[in-house]
Amino acid sequence: MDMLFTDLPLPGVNPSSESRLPAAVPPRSRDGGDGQADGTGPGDRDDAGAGLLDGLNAEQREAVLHSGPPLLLVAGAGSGKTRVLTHRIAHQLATGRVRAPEVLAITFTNKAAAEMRERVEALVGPAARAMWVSTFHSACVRILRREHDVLGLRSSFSIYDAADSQRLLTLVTRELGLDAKKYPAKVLSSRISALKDELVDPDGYASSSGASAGSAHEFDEVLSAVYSRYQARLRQAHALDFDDLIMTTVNLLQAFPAVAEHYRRRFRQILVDEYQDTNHAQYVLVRELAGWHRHQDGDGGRPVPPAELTVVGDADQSIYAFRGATIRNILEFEADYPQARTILLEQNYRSTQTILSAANAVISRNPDRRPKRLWTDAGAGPQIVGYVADNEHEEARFVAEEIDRLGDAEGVRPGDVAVFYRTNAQSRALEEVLIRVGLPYKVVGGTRFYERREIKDAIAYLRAVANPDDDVNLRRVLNVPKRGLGDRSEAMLAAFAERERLSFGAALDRADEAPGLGTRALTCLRSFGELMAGLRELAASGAGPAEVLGAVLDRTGYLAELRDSDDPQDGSRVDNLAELHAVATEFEQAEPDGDLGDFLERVSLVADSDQIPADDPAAAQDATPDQGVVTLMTLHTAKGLEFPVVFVTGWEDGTFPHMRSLADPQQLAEERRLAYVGLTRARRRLYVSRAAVRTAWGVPNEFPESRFLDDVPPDLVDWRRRESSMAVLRSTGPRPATTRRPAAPSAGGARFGSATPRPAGDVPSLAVGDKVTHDAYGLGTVVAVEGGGANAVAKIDFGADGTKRLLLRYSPVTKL
DNA sequence: TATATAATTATTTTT
DNA sequence: TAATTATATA
Repeated sequence: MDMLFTDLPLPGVNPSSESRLPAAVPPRSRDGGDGQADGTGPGDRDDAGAGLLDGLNAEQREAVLHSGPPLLLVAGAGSGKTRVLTHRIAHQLATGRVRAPEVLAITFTNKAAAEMRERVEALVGPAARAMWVSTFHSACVRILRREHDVLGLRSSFSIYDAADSQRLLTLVTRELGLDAKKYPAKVLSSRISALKDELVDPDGYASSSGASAGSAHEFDEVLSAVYSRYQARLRQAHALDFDDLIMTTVNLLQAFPAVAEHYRRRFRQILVDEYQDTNHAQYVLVRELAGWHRHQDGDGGRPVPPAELTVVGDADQSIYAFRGATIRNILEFEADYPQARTILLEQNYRSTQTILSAANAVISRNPDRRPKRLWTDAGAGPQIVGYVADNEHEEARFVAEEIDRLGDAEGVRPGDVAVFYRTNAQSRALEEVLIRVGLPYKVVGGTRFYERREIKDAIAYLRAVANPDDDVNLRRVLNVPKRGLGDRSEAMLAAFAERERLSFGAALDRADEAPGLGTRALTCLRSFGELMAGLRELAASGAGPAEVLGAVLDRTGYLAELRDSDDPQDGSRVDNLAELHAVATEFEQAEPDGDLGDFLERVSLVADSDQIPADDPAAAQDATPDQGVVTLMTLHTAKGLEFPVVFVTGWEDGTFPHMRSLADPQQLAEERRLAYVGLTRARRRLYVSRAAVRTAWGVPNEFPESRFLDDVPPDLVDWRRRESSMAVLRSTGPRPATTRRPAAPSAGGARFGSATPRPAGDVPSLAVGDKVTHDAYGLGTVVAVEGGGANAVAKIDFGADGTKRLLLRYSPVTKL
């Protein structure tokens, strides 16, 4: 988690892309390239972009050359989609059909955006920096910050993540006197999110839900009231939640024709990646920006001709329907845009035929699917390897041993390997084994950096500094660290704010007028108010984000409290805050003009996938080649990536497909697409494994084989182990079902292959607070000890490497 | 108001 | 199991 921003698109110098330039630029650019350097040259020679077609197949070429009506690119996994997109942009720039500032390319992740920008830049030079390449959300933030005054928003508006908005919803339900059990913030939040995805505002919902009747009626009524109030509170706090970013931008474009026209004039070439994952709001946003329907309707006035629109997607890789994405957008693209052209990319350049055949077999079982078959001329390649383990620890051991073996036998580097699973909780067993075996790894996602308490606290301070009306964040830090302002004081001030129609922050400044507050509380409130005012002054004086953050941590006493604490966890909190500070410093250097608001914007929009370790090709040529690390992530995060060696684990009915999807055919179809996504990530070697018994919530459960695995043609799979010990026992002789007996630890120990257990007497006896060293992690502090003797497990905090639970018998841990 | 202890509840997937 | 949250008590 060291370099959070290295993959983000930073305008300005980008040394790594420069260094790759010579190799990546095709020979043609010697004469044609200079003309486009500023992106304004006419460059209308027919051959200007000819080199950009080299090495493309017929369909890819067609897609690059297409011009005019909207283009739907149905791009199967590994079909060179990014290549086509980047070459298409480059070709249009090279032939002068469009200038760089007129390009808007929308991707799903910051990482994908950075990659696209870099690749276009490698093709056409620095002019590419003038393009807008970003995610839906950051594009919207950019527009909203530019147009904030038309909306009555302050430019430093806050962006609320899911946790923030649930916090606000809790406040709202409390204010409305609702039963929090009956109306959990989580449920309300997801319902409201779904409404916003459909562009239904509170008034719209009030009028439509009023008509409904029956048992759901009461809930709808409540939801409607909550939604209205929630939205009012957001507005008052100058805050937008994630879904608002899209919805508000759509509203902006629809309500202010002049603004819409400005962006329509600006963006002449719009490209949307991962179109199958767009929801209705995003669909409308694209339509508004491109201006196609306006054009057809005959808007009157002087209509801006519609922009060129290119959307790329693969219905088989739609895995975000649960979040409001509708395949409809891609399936009916042609209906929505009758002039549209569709091009299919079916040739795969990533995987072996064996891998593709397996993936095709699994996905072809989905109903209502447009037939599509990936093929390759890369040859069959090695068989898929299958493994049935007795439990998740055994499964993990198999994975680790196999990675180790591949390294010895074929020189596979850890960085070439990825392990996928359905849910984040599954990473645990894998991590334990990887630590023990000493393989370097990185878990992408899970408990995220920006969701850690100390980070959220620090950011909450910054947000409250940047936006004095941000109630949620101000109230979050009101008594953090403890300064004698409890629930009562908060409630009193909140009531006062409510009565005076003030934000909480404004009420704080007038705390003296608030009734019901004791002198003690009043003193504390005053000094808190002064603290915030001082911080705001600092920010206004032109101090950068890092300096403001430093002041926050200092002046609030937050850091001091953590340092004085005897809870060893607080030590790593200090480290995390130091890292946040480093991130802010890095930001200041990369963007000297960026203010606190810019920093917060950046920080609010980072995603898991932005933290995938970059495989640096430059490092591979060094004398000491970088071995990279094994990447662990969920199947969802894996989308869009590829690895030479892929392990897809947990093929059990109940794990994958997930328990909650088994009953619903639609959800099951989505799980199947997820399987398809997972399988098609592999370039050369693919492993599938399952555990007969998996422990969830501390309860071991037996799971049957995944139905998806059943669809893979048997001849493609080399089963290293076909049945669990349990199944063998059962088939040899019927006996009283002693199911769910977790494997005895002693038996498990013997099977843990390469790692040699220490004799019982050698297990170090540790106590909380002891300092230890670990062969792989270095220095650590014991946080907790469970069990004793041979089975003692210690929880050890290794600072930057995180806190690990280690079975001492197997861990290279030495007491200091 | 702050802390310790008990109780509960959660594991899909995320921009 | 473990992590968060409610409740009682100082």
